[in-house]
Amino acid sequence: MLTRGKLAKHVGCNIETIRYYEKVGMLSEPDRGANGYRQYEELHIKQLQFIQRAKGLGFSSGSIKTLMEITHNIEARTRAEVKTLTDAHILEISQKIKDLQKLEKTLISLTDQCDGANKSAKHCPIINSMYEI
Amino acid sequence: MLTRGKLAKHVGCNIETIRYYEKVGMLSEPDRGANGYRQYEELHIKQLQFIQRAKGLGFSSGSIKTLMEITHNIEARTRAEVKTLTDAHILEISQKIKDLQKLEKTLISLTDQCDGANKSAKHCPIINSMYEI
DNA sequence: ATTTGACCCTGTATGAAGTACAGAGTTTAT
DNA sequence: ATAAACTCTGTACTTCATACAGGGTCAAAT
Repeated sequence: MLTRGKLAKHVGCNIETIRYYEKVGMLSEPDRGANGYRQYEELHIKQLQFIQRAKGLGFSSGSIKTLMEITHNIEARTRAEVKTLTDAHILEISQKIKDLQKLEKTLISLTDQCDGANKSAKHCPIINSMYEI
Repeated sequence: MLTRGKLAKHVGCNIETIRYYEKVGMLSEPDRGANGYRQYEELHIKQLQFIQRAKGLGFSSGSIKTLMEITHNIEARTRAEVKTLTDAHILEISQKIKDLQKLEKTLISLTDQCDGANKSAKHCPIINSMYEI
């Protein structure tokens, strides 16, 4: 049983963020003690860690909510639903990977052209490439 | 000479976004006509396209402002500065790619093990593996 | 046992990065 | 001439958090 502050410290997020995630339905509501304090369990730690990971990967709150449903609320879902949702997300993820790889390739080729020497940036290929349509 | 609406249409952004970019100093202030209307020129088209392209490459607004400043005050900056900024971004992107690939792999293993039959997912054996993402 | 400090509760305000809208003036088209 | 379409400004709303204010609670030191 963790309080909100303990949970925040444990996963390394802001204490208010937890309340926010609860408000928008990304984190399931914990039980409350007689004093009204939230009582967090293992489940909430895992949910929060998952959210943090997905956030870091640039997923929207909507997507995270769906992913949360797949991973956490799986009891309430049929296998067909799970498979459909997951397949859609795999597509989304593989597209993101492709986009990022393209981006990475572009940036690497740009820095390769740029020797980083201590000269004026007037003719820097990075800036020039961005000015080009 | 373009009005705000024409510029927005030309570069494919929201008309209000242009005013916003001007407000935060990302887009330089255009001249005004006798009626007070903004009069945009080639420069502003290029600046907007620069912003869009940099955003598309995943640069934050802060980084874009820096890059914009570099181009405005070009003699004071060096290629090394631009290269440093870009290199940091490449690192971030390659980490994102790695994270996404790991997530994709996990999700694929999830669907591979799921027969998609119209049964409850309650006892789906891979719930725990999802938490290891 | 009391007090002090750290913690929790709620609601509300703030920040970034836009987007939308209201009310007023201007240009364009029919 | 008049309506539609556009522009101007300021302000409000959105999302994803983060911060703060005013009040209640817990736990440890005195």
